[in-house]
Amino acid sequence: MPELPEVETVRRGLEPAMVGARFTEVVLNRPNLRFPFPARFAARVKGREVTALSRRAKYLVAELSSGEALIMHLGMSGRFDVHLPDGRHVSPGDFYLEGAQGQSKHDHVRFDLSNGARVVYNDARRFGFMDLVPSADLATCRHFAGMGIEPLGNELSGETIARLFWGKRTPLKAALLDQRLIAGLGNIYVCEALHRARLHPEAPAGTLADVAGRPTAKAKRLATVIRDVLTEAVAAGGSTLRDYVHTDGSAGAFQHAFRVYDREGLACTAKGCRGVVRRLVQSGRSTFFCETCQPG
DNA sequence: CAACGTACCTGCTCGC
DNA sequence: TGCGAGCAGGTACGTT
Repeated sequence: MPELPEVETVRRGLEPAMVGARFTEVVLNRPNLRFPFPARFAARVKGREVTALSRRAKYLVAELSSGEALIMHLGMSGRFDVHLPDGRHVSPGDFYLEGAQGQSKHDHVRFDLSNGARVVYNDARRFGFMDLVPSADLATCRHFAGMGIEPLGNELSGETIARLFWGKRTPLKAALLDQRLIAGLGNIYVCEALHRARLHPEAPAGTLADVAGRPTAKAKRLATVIRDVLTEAVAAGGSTLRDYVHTDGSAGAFQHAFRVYDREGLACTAKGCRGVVRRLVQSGRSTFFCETCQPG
């Protein structure tokens, strides 16, 4: 699930364990995740220091002292378990527990660090992947070339949304999920943002711009609520789904703030709205929305 | 080119 | 209790 807030939560959890430390051991338990690991993966990582850990959209980027960057994507079910030298164990942003915290069946990569921390990548569905690219080529590498704007960055505005969506007849839901336009939103936060902006998920994306490509009030509203919902979710430590059991108080809590996602049949929570949350399927994925307060 | 659908995986939940 | 169908946060690639 990990969408931007969850990935940012993971980044913040990994940062103290990784940045400034050197990899003393790197072990792959299989040759691939969704894609094969790059050639000599372990050898290229081992012995390097992590000089920075950043995030681009839903990707984590660890800058290595070798001049390469380790790119990591969590797919749908990826997580990192961090074992600290004092015996503590945390799974930052542990959004996919399914009652299996500590479950090691799908441990695919083990990173041991010079500070005594052990970081283990676990991914039941193996939709995640890792890659190594020269840091100098990050902007143009296949993962990031053509990627859209960062929704928590300065670029997001009504003007930008209008320019990106201008003339598009594709549904708003699909346009917001298109990582080439805005990068980092996923199914949950798109549903939540559309609800907050009172926009119908099937409305054509182009309705957020006038004939000249200037933003309508809807575009400005959408830009504002995208920033709001992501900021709130990051502050809450992201969302934790499935059978989350609170253990250390550090994992995500934003799922309690969902207004429409996974709430089919429940009353709309918008102030004064008497509508009911509906579910529809768009490009094969569930959309949750209130047809009463999201007219278009 | 844009806009779809499909594929990639495992595991959980639901209805029978 | 078992079993199949349907569903799940992701992206890449094929076909229209």
